[in-house]
Amino acid sequence: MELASKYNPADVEAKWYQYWLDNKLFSSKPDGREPYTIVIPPPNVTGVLHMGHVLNETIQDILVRRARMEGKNACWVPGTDHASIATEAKVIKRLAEQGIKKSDLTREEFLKHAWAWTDEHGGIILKQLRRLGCSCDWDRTSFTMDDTRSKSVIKVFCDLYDKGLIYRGLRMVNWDPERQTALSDEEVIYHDEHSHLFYLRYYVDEPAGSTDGEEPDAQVLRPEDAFDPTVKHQIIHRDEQGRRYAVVATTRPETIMGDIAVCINPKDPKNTWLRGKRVIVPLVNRVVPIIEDRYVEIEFGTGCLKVTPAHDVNDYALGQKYNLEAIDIFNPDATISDAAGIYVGMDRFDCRKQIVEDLGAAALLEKVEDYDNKVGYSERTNVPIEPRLSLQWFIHMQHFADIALPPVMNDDIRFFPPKYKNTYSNWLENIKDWCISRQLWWGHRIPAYFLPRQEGVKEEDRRYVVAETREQAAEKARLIPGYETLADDELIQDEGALDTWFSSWLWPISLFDGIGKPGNSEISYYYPTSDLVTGPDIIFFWVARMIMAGYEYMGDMPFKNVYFTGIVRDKLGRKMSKSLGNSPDPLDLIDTYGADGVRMGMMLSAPAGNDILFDESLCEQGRNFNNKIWNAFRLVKGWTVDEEAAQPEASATAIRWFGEKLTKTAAEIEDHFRKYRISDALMSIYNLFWDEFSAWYLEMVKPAFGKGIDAATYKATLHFFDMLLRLLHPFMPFITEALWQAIEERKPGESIMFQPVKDLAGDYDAQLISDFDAVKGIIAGVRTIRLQKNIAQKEPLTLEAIGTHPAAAYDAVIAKMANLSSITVTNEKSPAAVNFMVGTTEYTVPLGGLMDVEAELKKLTDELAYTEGFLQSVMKKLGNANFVAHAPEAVVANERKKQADAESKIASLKAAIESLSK
RNA sequence: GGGCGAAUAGCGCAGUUGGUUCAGAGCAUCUGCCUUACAAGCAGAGGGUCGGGGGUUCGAAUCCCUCUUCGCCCACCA
Repeated sequence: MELASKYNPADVEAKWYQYWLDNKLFSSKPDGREPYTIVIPPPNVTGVLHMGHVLNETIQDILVRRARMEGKNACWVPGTDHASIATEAKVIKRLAEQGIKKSDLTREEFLKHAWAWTDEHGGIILKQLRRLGCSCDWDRTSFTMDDTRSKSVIKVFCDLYDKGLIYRGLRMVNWDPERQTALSDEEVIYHDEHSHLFYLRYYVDEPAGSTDGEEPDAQVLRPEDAFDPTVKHQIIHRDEQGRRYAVVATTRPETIMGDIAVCINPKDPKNTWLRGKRVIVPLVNRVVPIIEDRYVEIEFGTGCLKVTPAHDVNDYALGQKYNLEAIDIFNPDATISDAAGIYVGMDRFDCRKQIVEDLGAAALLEKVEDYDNKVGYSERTNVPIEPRLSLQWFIHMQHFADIALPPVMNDDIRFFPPKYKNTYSNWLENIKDWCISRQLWWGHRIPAYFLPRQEGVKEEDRRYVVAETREQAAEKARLIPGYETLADDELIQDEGALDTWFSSWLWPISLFDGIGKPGNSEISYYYPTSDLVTGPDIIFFWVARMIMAGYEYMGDMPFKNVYFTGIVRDKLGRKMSKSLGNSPDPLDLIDTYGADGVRMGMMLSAPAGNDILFDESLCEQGRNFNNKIWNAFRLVKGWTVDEEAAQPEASATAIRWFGEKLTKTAAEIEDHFRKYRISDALMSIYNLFWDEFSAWYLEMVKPAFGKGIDAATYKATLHFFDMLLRLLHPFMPFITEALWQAIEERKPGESIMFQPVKDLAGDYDAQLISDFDAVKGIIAGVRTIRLQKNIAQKEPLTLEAIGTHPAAAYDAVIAKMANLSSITVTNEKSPAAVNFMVGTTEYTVPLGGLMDVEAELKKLTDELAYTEGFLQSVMKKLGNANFVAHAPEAVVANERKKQADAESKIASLKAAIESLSK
């Protein structure tokens, strides 16, 4: 292979991904091995890769590749999601550009366009995943609206309906006026908003000058009390003509056309005089009753609440309780409806402006206050949602909460990080029914079929049957008295589609057709899946519901572990978004840094559950690491083997040491993986390769310039390289495959992907490793002296150990690395020598004329002062009788050792100072 | 309003049941090097009262209380 001094990822990545594909190395079939399964969180079918995907898919690929190398039958199933609202919106937008309105099309025509769009854009994101190196079993690629998945959805709907877990009802739902569909509670995002609280005048329907209901003691309204919610006496508003009125505070004056009552709290002293009265809705001039309910907060606004049952969840509840009419003043697109009587056809926000103006002009607006409140927005279209009374399909969720809560709380299913268990339980313990119907065409059409000929029946009372097909529905319908002769096509299918998540929650089952063919060999083998990797933002949308469906349909968990990733932010901590323009295109990054570099950049600072502040310099670091690996390989492959050469002692020692170090680090990495500490695992291997292997090991065994390397050392080095590549492979699949293939001739179809890593970890010689730390200390000591004294590495030095030299066994390595002509143990140290300590052993390097006595003395004196201080603190501890009495023996013994070490160090420092001072 | 989490070096983080070098690694910074694998590099160095205060203990980054500041999730005060 070519040996450019810089690694060029583009060459390598395309070549080896194709190799993996050609040899079907990602494919998985059930066999005798332990399965390891991940189902991809399906991205939107028409979406494109963003940084969040890069993080998420990289983690999954790392886990899958690691499992594969651990000998498991790894299966990563890819697929896409039809994303009904988002996709339908995009299709509508494109149609609009062509001058076509959705309302001009039939359902069939619209779906044709939608499928065309899907075929055109679908799968782009899956292609992009290949650039990233994802080892998905592409033959299994699925789509939430493909045949198998669609049938599963319909079958489950019918089954849940038959079980009584799905119902149809008229409820207050979240309405998206832009897309004109209902949404689930989870699809509403609340934003703080600066708005206004409008105080409106509702005249009492009575003659001017009336006084009934007024208490004798509190007849006079003091102006300063007019809007004080805390006063404990009546507040009576009267205009110049002596007419009394109530004041109602609202943030939504445009809904007064739907007002059907005004509510006060029976315990509110301010408003007792309003009891039993009727008031006139401003501008509308409808006379509505005053009702009383404890729900009203006495201290909010004036304590008077306008009741608009059609447009507020709480008002709806009040309406139900007091049997009030609901006047829906909005059209589905949130313009004012005919029912409002005034402002008909106007947009809701334009109407608000206009009505405030008109109220002011009519002297019906008392005052306006600034007010911060929360407004719900549609997650998909980002327009304010409108609470709206409508007929929808719901799932009874209590049943599902009951089966899904325990396995997470008792860790049958483990969450990483575990703090999300709280979030999970909190939601399940306050579960609300799930609105699953959407007024959309792109999605799974609800398999409910209405009977014809139901004139005079209210919409919510229409009779219907639920069945998987029209034919089956008709059969059911014909059993109903009066419909025995019904033809199939007389049934009218519900126009709505199902919430996208109603298909997603079946994903881990439906991918293996566990709904359609329960107990088939695939579902039996791959289910439950192993790990789920996803963001915490869809813990309710998806994770919780998959757990529910898993237990309902498989009687078992859908996955064993859930790894929650953080949110990818920019380095200023802002969420990445198109509108901010702070989100780099992952493909550009891959072009610049290589897929391996980007993967590593992503993983370098991504501990589970923590948001990651993405910075391109991390990819640069990743690329640099790739380059390091590349160049280490160039070095090793550049050596020529000298069959005659004997193995130098330094090399033999280095090989023994690095073998132990490798074993130890492999064990650490295994532990990190077991705890899903993936960035820690990466950091371990990073240090092992860069510091231990490249900076230490390779320097130790490197032959002298122009010389060959002995065969034994060369073989050992290649072996180490192979093992390192294996450990690196899950993180950086491309470069590791390329280099592994280049280490020696491989058989066709062979790949690093399947090389075992299990045996790498094991017992290791801790003593040897810690001995080597001392060796490194000695070498670093000499290097420091060279740097300080400006002595070139080429110039040999001598080293003296004072008294003892515990690392003597490694002299060959020390001499080579530090370029020493001799290492001796002496009691009489040379004059004019520079001193350093490694542990408790003192070393000196005689420098003769190069010696700067002044500087050396200062260094020694400083160190002596520090050591004496340290000794003092140790003695203080040991002098404490309580410490000696209570602390464990080992701890006390350690303090005594510190004492002895410090004392001996002080002695040798003093001696050194004395000899220098002569 | 309720709940959860966080605060450790310039930055983003690790620190497992309080006690071996526990005050850490990475990046950044500084110094010296184009040494024949790599300047996308090599060798070295500096840098933190572990958010403030109090407590428990022989001993606290670690446990308890409190305050401050941030973040996230949930919730029907219009």
